[in-house]
Amino acid sequence: MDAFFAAVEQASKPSLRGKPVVVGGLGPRGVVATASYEARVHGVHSAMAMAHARRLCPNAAYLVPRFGIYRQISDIVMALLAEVSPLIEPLSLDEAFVDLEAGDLAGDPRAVAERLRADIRAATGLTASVGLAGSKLLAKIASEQAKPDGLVVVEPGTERALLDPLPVRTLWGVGPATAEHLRRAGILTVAEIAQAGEPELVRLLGKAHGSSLHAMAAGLDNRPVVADRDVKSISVEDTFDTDLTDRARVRFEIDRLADRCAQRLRGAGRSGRTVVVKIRRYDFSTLTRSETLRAPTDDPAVVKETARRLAEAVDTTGGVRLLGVGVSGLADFTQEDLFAQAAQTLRESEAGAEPGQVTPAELPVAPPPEPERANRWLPGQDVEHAEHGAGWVQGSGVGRVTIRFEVPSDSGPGRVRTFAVDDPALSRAEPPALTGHPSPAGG
DNA sequence: TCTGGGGTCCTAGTGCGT
DNA sequence: TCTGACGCACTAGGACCC
Repeated sequence: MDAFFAAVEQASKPSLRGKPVVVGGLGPRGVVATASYEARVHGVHSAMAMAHARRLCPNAAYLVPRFGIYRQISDIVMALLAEVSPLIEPLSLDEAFVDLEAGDLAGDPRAVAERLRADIRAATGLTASVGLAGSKLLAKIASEQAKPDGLVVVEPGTERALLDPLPVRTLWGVGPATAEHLRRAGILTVAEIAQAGEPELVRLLGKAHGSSLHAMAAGLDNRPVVADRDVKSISVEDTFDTDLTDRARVRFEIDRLADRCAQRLRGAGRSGRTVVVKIRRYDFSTLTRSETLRAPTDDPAVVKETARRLAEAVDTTGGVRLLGVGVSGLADFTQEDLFAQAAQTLRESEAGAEPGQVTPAELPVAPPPEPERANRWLPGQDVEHAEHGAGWVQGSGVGRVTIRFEVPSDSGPGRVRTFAVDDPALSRAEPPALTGHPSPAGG
């Protein structure tokens, strides 16, 4: 899908069609998740700091992501892909590999792809781009070249001609660090990777990375399309608007994250053996600490206690900007966690408490003062007004919130009204359906 | 400019049992 | 009983992806 989050916002909000739209975290440490093509013209791109994006493109609409509706639309698109082939490998909400050979569709693959693009547009109002090739590597590169709203086919025999002149960063697995390694060795293009030879790449990058990169540069990629990839870990993390320096607050946040993580584990019907705590300090240095339990668990108390213990062993005196809690080593079942319980009993007796008695470490930590919530209403959020109907939050501040009343089916921008933030007639709402609406900006 | 959130994979070091 | 080799599990960090 082309500029997916931003395209959904433009399709949902007629007043934003053809205008620069940036979706991402709106806090002081937010980054851009997706920028519309109108915003990209100004140099705004994914993963850029929001503050930087605002300087480059001050007139764009800055919105929080609405994952609920993105997921709904993603489900519609994935269902259309499933009509083409039973073998689909989703990469994210807006991207998937489809193995056409696994399907029984008659006809030219190019025609299949064009029909699929038309079906996606009819069903969602959004544009999709397709890369058609004999391997995942080439299909991915072709789909990038096809954006926005296009189709690129890599004909057999033309693979090297396509790959050779491309910069090394085009290849899957080459990020800033690997690109810098290669640059120091005088390797800038895919052709130069192929020419360097496998032994040289293994020497530069290690065995696994060097070998796979050399094969890819030669156009050799026989990775299969794999449906239903198994999840290997579940984690949650939060970056704080200002660094945490108070240990009690750190503990409180670790508890909160451990709870969220355990809820997600349970929601997925999984349990795991290894609890991981991630701590990013004031200077952006990142530490992880992990502990492997004797049996898988999805018990919030066990995850919380382990995470707390791991976090407390780390020096956080300089300040903490991010905390995370994760569980890996996942199993499909939950065992009675007898070992953890036994360990808990032992700790209690060592602390001089009767088993079952609450220890100091278990005492509920008083929540620290809530950081001031700048907005009860977040830009982009869906709302319903008792009198004016459905709309979305355009902005808020100094006790006021500005709503634009429009729905996806409107042909032009809706009217704008401002209310008190606590106006009882105003409430949050579900996103209105998008289905079949003509797309705005071509992605 | 100053760097999110949720993941995967790889590598290297270490401890432990055989 | 000691020692080295080996394989495995675990831990931590880094790089990468969307």
